[in-house]
Amino acid sequence: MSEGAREAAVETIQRELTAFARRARATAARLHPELPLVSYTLLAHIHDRAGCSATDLAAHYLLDKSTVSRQLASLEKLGLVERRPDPDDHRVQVVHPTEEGRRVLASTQASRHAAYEERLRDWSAEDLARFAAYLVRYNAAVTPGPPETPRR
Amino acid sequence: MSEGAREAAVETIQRELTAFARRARATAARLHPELPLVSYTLLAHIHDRAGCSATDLAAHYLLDKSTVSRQLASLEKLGLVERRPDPDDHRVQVVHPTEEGRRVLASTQASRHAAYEERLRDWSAEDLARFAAYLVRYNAAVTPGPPETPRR
DNA sequence: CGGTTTCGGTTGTATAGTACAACGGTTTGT
DNA sequence: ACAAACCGTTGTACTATACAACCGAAACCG
Repeated sequence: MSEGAREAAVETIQRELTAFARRARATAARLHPELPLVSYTLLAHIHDRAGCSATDLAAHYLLDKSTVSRQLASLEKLGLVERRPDPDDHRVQVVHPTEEGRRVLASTQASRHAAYEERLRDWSAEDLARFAAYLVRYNAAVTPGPPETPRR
Repeated sequence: MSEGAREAAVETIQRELTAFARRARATAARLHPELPLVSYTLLAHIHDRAGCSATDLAAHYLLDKSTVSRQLASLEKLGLVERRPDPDDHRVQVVHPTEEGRRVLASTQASRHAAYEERLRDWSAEDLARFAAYLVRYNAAVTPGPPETPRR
């Protein structure tokens, strides 16, 4: 394979990933109008980590703490998360999903999953596995790294 | 390969693409603070297609035409694109980059390309080609379809 | 033709998401 | 005990976005 081909592949990856990112918001809005993409991702992260601080979220998604603060206020208002002061450190608000939050998250994830299944219907299991592996490998190179709350 | 493996691959694809989309804005802001992601993608598409209409852009990026209209007004104000009425159809504004627009786009693309090269440095040419092909295939299933300006 | 419909685009209005800066309360380190 | 670092909120401003109402041009149809 020529050097030019390598260049071309990088160009294509850049173009396609950018196009995807650009459309993600609109796609998410169609998939689940009731839970915007941002709220969805934050809620999903909170759920995955079974309780975390606002600062964790800000670091993970490269957001300002004020943004996270407002997003959490909004999620709380919707009754999807609870914030409770950490008994060990009164500065920290430990956030975790409510029952309703878990329910909404599950339903949203189901509709997203169905949409992905639909789009990937014609793919062979082998192609899916390879594509997934490539994405994991790609994101691993970009993601801030492992620390992510040194769990005191 | 089991059915469960297929499921797992779809889950992974969904999770990784979502994470990517969620960080794309911040990443783009770091890569080229001077040209926001949205402007960048619109300008790149205008350049690739060597002149296109606002409606083309709206369809390609799933944006409302009003959004595109304002984005183009902003790009025009920055002197990066020109809009000229199509002589064959007075409703259409044909948009294309100015000399300055091409220059800025080239510089932005260079910095983005360098960042991508860096991240993909360890990949073999074969893996890059396969990953690129998967992304193209994936996006093709989502994109509104081939017409994309049926060129009258 | 002539009227209606469709189409491309702009503008008014409203909302979400975001950043930055200033601040208040809490903990930590010296 | 005082200063520094830290967590989070709030004030402010801006960008991106959608939806709806509209204008003018073209296409369609009877």
